[in-house]
Amino acid sequence: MSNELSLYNSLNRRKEVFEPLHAGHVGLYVCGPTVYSDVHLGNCRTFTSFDIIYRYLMHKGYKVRYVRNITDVGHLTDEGEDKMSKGARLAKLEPMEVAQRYTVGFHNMMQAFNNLPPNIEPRATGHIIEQIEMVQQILANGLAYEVNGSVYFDVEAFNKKHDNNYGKLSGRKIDELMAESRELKSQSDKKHPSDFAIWMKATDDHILRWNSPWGEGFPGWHLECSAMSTKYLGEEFDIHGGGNDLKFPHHENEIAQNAGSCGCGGARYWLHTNMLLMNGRKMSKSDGNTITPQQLFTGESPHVTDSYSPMVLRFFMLQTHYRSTMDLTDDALQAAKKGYSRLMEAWANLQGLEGKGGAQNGTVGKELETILADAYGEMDDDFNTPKALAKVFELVSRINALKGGQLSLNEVSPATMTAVKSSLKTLLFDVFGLKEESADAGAEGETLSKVMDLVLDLRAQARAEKNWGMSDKMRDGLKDAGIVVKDGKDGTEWTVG
RNA sequence: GGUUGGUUGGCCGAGUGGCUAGGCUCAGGUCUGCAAAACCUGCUACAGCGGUUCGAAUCCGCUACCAACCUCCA
Repeated sequence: MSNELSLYNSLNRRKEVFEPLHAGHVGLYVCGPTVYSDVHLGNCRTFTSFDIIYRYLMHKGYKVRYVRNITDVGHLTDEGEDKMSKGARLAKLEPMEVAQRYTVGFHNMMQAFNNLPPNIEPRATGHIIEQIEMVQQILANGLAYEVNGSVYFDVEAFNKKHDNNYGKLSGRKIDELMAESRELKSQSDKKHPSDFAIWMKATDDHILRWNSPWGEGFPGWHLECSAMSTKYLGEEFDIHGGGNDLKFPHHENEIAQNAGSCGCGGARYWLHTNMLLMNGRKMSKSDGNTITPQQLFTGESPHVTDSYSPMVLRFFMLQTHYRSTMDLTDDALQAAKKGYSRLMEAWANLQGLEGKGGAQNGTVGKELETILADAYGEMDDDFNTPKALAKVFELVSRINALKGGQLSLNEVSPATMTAVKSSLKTLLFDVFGLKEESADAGAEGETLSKVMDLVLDLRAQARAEKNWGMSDKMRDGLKDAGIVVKDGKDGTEWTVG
């Protein structure tokens, strides 16, 4: 397999070989959450997908600057009220208290999913000056106009100047948008329905407000990403990511703002993750078709019959490509739970294996090497985690067969076995970002472990005396306690769960 | 109505022209005191119709259905 990384660029709807702007470095911007309520599972999927992309880029040897913003101002509700303000009003809190509460919650959830923190996590409210400056630039370029203290981006003027580029990301035509666009009260000042606010005049009761050359107001809800990506990654940078639902209008407007302010390209590669569905429909905060991560962790929801840990969910996400929709069902989660545990057991089994072949590999050793190389190769093909994982499971069968004696360790050289351990470790834990979730960790686990040694020792005695009644009674009792006993060739093993 | 993408076996989910995806489930087998696990084998697939081709799940066309976006959303 080639070592070239190719990725699907939404801008051209094609896979392209990735070439960074500056050799060895990657600038990655991902649209982060709006922190006005608890993070939901769809966000988790998107940010986990980009976490794996981030991890893989680093694994490829790139020095990555990963920027993911926190939106704490600017998005309006249907009623025209700022979401942060509304959240604050309902909870009788300062907007910044609302933002803080849900930012902390968001971070905790990212940690639960074992997502690495970005290198920079800028807040929209911390970059008001940059946003005002961008508005000024766009005005100076004649691509925006001020009406009653608000500033609107002039899409028609932009299209004249920039080769009808508005809509190139989402395939939309401005004429069609005009025909279908619905008029909102707050947009009545616009010259064209496609125009969008880059600065909004604050009404008297609006809490979040800043001084600007156009009076008190707040930035438009697409501007933050343009301003902050430019500030931290430059006027042109490598990769911009986000959920599919942001493609239009958010990303389309971002592109227009970048081009409209500095005349430069912004991101060169646009990556979009697909939606998480439940019951075949988009999981969405606004229409209530949703299940919280917490509910999945505990199993307390009418939608599931069991609890699913963060790593089971991460494994579940790995089984679907980031560009495909993922339908959450209890059956699929059950399958993921079992698959994840099989994978982790094989990983544990591998630790006890030593290659016993000569320096020259036998067939099995060669297969192990090929399979792993293929797995990495799949990651080079637009981060194809499902295929990479499929390869890993081919490895799982080999590992278990080597352990069970169906395949011979004489066919594997010691060097190969060492390499396989190291390489699989990197793939599972550094790239996929999985981690072992042993229920028997810590001091309690140590106690349990000692107790189990004793219990299994007693049971081994009973078995040696062919006292099957006692032996089975112990096994059944342990099973009731949630401990599964497995009699193997080389003694008895046990697992929790 | 417009834009974008999708329709694969019992469930989930890869796959872009010929070669076993993979996970889970189910059936049979090996191993085991039995069981579990593990390993081996097997099962029902490519929405429909037409076309291109020596050959199509994979390319083209039409039809049907689904989803996302077009209004805040990852």
